[in-house]
Amino acid sequence: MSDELVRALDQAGVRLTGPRREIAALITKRNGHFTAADLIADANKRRLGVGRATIFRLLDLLAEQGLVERVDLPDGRHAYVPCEPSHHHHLVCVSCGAIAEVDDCGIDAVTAEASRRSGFTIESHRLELFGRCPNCRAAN
Amino acid sequence: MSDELVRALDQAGVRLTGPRREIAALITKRNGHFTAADLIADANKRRLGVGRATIFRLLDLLAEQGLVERVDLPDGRHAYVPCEPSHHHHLVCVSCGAIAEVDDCGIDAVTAEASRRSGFTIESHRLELFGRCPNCRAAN
DNA sequence: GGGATTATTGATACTCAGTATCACTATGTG
DNA sequence: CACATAGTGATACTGAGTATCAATAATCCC
Repeated sequence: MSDELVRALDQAGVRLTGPRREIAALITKRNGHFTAADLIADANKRRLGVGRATIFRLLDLLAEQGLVERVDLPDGRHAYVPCEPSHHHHLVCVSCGAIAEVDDCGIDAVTAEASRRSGFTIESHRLELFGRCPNCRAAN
Repeated sequence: MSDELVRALDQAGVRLTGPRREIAALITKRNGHFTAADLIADANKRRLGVGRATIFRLLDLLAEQGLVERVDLPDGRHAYVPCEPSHHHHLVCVSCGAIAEVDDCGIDAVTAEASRRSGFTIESHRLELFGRCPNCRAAN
């Protein structure tokens, strides 16, 4: 179960090293978003001997493959979320950090309209939604 | 003409100091987005004696007032764009850095749909559009 | 205007995320 | 199984942003 990520790395034609497996396991163990610092702390806590640089390198690699995405939290910090590689957007729970993925529910109409009004050609967009997940809402 | 920003600061009940006026002038002189580093470089070039910290402080202040907004460029860097304080989104030209503001052209429908599908309550969102402005498009 | 109060400033030092370097190690291909 | 080379960890570095604090300047009140 853990290693969808490992499988994907394998397919990407990179070496399946020990550190990569360990970090991938840490990522799958977290659910929701996390920061690079979180992973580094996890790794230290378990005394895996992996270096900071390796963690950043793996995050880059996963981001290239679209397996992880960077989001910018409302407070300005960067976080990463594991996700499916198709184009989509994230809904982040501001209370517990849970993530939901939503695909384009009509945003193309919005970009088309913006393009019409401004005269810009739109090449890409980024949409991040922040709110509360059902659990946190229930817990008041 | 320069000082819409200064007027707004005045209204916000903060002191209208020399450094603030100077930095505000630098901001209005640039059009489109800029980074904190850009402003710092501008200030040094003109030998205004303003310190780095003051520039960051003013950017914070302007951001609180909604007169400037932070955007995250596709390459991961942070930039600021001067803007109207109403809620809206930015269209950034990836070629020359020009900015257009667009108000909510139907995005509420998108957030409502995302909310319905995911069960999340949506509190805020961030939409950034990247593309090419008419000038850059014309210039090939 | 003139002085007291207090917000603001600039220098400096610091933190923290992320990157570069480089000698060493481990993977997987032949 | 050996070897070429991708990957690694330690370390040092960069660059954005923040904390601190004594010195300064904007406003308020007269």
